[in-house]
Amino acid sequence: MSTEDEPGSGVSKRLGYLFKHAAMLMERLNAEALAPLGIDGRELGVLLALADHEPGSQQQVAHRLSVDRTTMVALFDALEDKGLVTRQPHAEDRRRNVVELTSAGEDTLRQATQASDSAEHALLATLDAQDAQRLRVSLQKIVSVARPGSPTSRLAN
Amino acid sequence: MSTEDEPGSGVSKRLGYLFKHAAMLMERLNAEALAPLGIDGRELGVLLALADHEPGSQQQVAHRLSVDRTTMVALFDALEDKGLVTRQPHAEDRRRNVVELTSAGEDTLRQATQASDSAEHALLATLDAQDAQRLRVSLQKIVSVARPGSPTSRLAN
DNA sequence: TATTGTTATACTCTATAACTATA
DNA sequence: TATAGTTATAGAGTATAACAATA
Repeated sequence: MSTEDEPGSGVSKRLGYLFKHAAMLMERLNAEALAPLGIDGRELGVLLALADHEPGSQQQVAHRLSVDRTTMVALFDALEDKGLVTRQPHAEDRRRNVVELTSAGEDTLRQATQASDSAEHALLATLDAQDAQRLRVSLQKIVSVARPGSPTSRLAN
Repeated sequence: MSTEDEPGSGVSKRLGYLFKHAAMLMERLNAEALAPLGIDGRELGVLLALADHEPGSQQQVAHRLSVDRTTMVALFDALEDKGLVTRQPHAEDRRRNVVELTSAGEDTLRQATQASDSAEHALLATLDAQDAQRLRVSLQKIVSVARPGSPTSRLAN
């Protein structure tokens, strides 16, 4: 019942195929690792984006994640319902919401980061430490090149 | 207007983020490279899956690509409309369709493979040849580990 | 008039269930 | 009874347009 091995020039050697499937596998491992904490990989991304910067508006966070602002709303709704973030009107510009991690959010973030680290380690289990590090560096080069100024627009995190 | 650089432990260092964005970038480059040929990266994957094996049923191809058989139908519909593949009832089991590349399909496949090779080269432009090769090998290890027997199920190619 | 957050809507992609024709 | 292909339908996920409040 297993997928047959592909010969020399098969689909499974295409970068599109490889990146997509690697992303799928990582998503699944993250989901499993984070499920006990009540969040998914996408929400961990939001928590990280909040923790890495000074408190900002929803749009700032959305931009960091290359997520549409309308998509951000539901994401924050869920995190707010879980008590992991707070939304407060900005003092000087009351159109904006200042989004911050709650202490519960910070706590969840710590645990979630550890859980996700384990998931990443599991995904790279077949690589030695050096190759794993090389993979990370190469991926960062590939992804960061396209970022400056370019509206990656769809999907994200 | 560019996305700010993330500090040390940011979202942009997470494998989930990196794989997803790398897949998105590859998809976009493939789409641009293949557009003149009238197909997309997904359809190139189908053509490759057909070329790599003896003529088989739709389900066999679907399985190779980890695509649902109901999803496969529309995919083949499109390729058949473009004259790139043919569907013929199997001689011995008339429930099955034998799917094959037409000569136009083979021709398109050749051109599309070249175009996609260029797109892949562009994506890896920031890496030297050795790192590019290491990346490919590592990705294949990661993805192939999960394949045998495991129903990767959703998404695919 | 422009912008932030929000809502409503539509569109894409995929999976689930049900139907047909074969076996 | 089971299977290959098909169709219809529903469910995520996302983007587009429109609206309210504020600047």
